[in-house]
Amino acid sequence: MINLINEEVYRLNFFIENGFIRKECKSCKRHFWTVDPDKELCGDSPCVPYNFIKNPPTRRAYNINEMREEFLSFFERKGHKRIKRYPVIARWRDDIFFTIASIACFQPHVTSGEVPPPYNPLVISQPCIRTTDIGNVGKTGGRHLTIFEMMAHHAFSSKEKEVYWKEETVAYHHEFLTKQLGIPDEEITYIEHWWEGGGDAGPDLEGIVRGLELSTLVFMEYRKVGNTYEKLPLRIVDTGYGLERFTWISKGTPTAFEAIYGDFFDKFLKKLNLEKPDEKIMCELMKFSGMVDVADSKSLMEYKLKVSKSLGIDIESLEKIIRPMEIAMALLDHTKTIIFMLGDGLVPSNVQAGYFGRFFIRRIKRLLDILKVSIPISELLYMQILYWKDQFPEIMEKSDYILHVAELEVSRYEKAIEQGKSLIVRLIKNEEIQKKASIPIDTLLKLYDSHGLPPEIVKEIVEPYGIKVEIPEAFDAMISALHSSMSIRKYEEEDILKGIPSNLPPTELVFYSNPEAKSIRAKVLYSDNNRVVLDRTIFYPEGGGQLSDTGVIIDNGKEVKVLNVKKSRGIVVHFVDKPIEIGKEVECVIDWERRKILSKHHSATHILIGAARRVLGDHVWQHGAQKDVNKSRLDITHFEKISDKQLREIENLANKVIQECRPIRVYFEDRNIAEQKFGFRIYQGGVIPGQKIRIVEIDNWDIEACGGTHCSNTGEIGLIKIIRTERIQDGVERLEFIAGEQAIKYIQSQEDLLNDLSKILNTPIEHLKKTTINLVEELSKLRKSIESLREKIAELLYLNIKPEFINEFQLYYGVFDISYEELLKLASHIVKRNNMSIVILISKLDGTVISMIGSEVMKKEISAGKIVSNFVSIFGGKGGGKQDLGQGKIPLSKIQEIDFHKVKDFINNMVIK
RNA sequence: GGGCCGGUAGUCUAGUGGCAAGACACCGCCUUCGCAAGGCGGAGAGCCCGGGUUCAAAUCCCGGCCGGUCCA
Repeated sequence: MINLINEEVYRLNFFIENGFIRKECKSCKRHFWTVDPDKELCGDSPCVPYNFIKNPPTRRAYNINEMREEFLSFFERKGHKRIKRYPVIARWRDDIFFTIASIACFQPHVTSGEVPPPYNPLVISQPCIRTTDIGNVGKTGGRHLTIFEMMAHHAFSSKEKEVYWKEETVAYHHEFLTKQLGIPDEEITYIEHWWEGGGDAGPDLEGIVRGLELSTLVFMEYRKVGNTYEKLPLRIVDTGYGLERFTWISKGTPTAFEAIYGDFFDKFLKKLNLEKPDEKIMCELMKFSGMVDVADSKSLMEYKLKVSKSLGIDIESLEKIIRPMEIAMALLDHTKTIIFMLGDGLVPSNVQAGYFGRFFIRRIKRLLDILKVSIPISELLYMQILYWKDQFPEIMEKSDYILHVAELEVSRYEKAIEQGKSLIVRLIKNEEIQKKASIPIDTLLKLYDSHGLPPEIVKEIVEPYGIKVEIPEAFDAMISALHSSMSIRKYEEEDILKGIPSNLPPTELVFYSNPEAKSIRAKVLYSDNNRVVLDRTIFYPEGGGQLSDTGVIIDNGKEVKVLNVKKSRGIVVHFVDKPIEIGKEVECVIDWERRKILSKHHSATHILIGAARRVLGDHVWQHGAQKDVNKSRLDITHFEKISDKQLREIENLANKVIQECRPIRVYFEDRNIAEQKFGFRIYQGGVIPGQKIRIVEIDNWDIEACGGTHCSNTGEIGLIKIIRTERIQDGVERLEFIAGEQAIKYIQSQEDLLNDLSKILNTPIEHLKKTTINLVEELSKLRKSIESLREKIAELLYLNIKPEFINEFQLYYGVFDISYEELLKLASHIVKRNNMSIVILISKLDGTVISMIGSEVMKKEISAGKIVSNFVSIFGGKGGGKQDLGQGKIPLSKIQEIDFHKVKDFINNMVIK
């Protein structure tokens, strides 16, 4: 392993022939190549300060559009094919949410060698999103960005085809910087470096000019396996040229943002009501900013001291100047990130990629609040959209969606904060908090974790109440500690091939070549107690959200049931109820009815996605799906609850497509061609590996890469009925639906329900609604009149019941044929009117016992609860209560036995005690 | 995918097993030249739904629905 990383891999003929020498940096000890024999430092920050501010090394200044074009056309002239950018949301990857580098577009299928690249070599300028540096954006004047364009030329070489490798790559790079941009030879250093990412690895060279790392030239040729490296089948030239940095260095502006945005920068500041600080200050600040390690507060302090000294301004005043600028730059960055995220169809959510959408929007809102400007977020976003519209017209097309969803998110955020405020105000009434005049840390943690209230906001809210909040340094770490103890249920896919010989050939998939086959003869290659592998099969294995076929395998008249079918590494495994002899030729028959229903549900799913996209918008993507026999479900991304009206529209549209009997075509297509022709839209159900992908195309409606079984015409589906919707998480709506005969059955069962109701209510179906309304209204009226009758009964009974005197108290007692509720009314009536009363009442209807005592009695340590518990224990009942009220129950059979003399006696005892 | 919080008059909330409470809004009356405000009185929810435990459930347990929020 160690011999992979040695200086020889960097010793290029290009360097030798062009007079470069290898040196070691005095500061960082890294090795670098330069043509300047006197150079002692590598030229990168933090070893040297930025040297290009007000001093650009290029022949002329470029704006961002010009720089991109300069790069792309340069490499076009060098035989590269220019390709369109990929989306910033990496839907073709299951390991990352966003496109983090240009090479991410080609991982994993191209880099693994499975699929050829669309062109070779190619050149691209790929917008990338990296969220890790979000906290540093603005503070470094543009060295950190959450969205940036990675310009890149890629070449993929294999044993069969050599494109180009290290020599040519560095030569191209050098020519672009020197001849094309006019950067002097001696200004460029190449630092030796080893790159690893996503399991791949290789040596790389970093191109540095005047303190700024402009580019990285990676030579991907290894795959990391455990502790060692294996050769990849391809050697891949993976370059990254930072478009924003090239633009910045060509303009030599104090910050990268001024270079990226030009006049728009000032416009944006004006919008935020900010003044641009004196250029001298900005220049001085930025010059050293490259040397700051943002994560290190000591380094940050030293930096500020240095700047403050050289400018003769105290740190506090400096802060006041820098801070708003930092925020403005962060806003520039974040708003651009958001228009790209949403523009590429992201739906904000509380989970997954959508969470970052929400997070960025909330952060923008927070930053605006800190600046105390109350302009709507949509205005800033729209300014950004307009700024980028010529270079990215596709974002402009989505502007309605972007602005609408962003505002919706802000209003959700404001609502959450508003509710949080009232929660906090209630919370601080707590004695403990009042006493200490501070909020304990575990409460702070809970407020954030459960209610999304950042401690800074809590602080803001409670300080006017004189309550202190101390935010611990390690707050974020404490939050993650809260979640680390979580049991992470890692579900490991069981190996269905365990114990099966590994030399079996892949199963021939006859359900693709002959989708209409209901039965087939096949040879048994393997069988054990519950598994069978055949040389070919018509059983569709579970996959793409579609359940497997079931059926029978017939061996000499003996039927073996196929219960489930799965596929792994090309082998289809049939799960059966008994074994079959290996080597036999058998007859396979699938449950055709089941296959047909599953196919209908699968085709119906594609129709519904098409309908949902047309009704709700282009941001609708399949988030998951499952096709079962009785019902199916489709999860789609959408930012709000689907209204009843929209649901009907989707259903109507879907059924219209069915009635139009559109053909459904299934064919295999070259991946690159399919992606180019149809876009990434085809990956609704996730990405399918392989150079050739199976395309399911519903004529003029929907095109997806899909491995499932389908109808050949939409008309076969007959009917789609959406039976319910459910919000399974923020931003994802689930549609449950049924198709074909199942849908008819469902409608019929609904009709049965109506018929039953009609019979129960003894009214025709068309009157059901009115009848029900009447019933409910009458019920409520009756409840009210019962209530007032109960009052009256209580009043009447009160007038007729005669108390007996026990000392100074008056005992009211008796058995009544009224219910619990009425007894309660009566008792409370008595004690309200007579504060010396002791009441004990029994219901003949259910044996309820109720006791209450008057307010004067309560002063005497007499408890109604105790009266009841004593009383019911005599009769084998149960009960109890508090001082003012006791309730209980005794068996009905014991009611005759009640001897009120005894009752009087024990109450007497209680009173005397 | 997992964790946490919540669901009580139109609205906001109180209620940790024992008579469902208060504020705002609403209606009527009083006070006032009128307004703002105040006083008195009234109407309005059976406690998200379904099970269970209990003599007794808004309250405890289980399941569902809805909303919020955090983490990966």
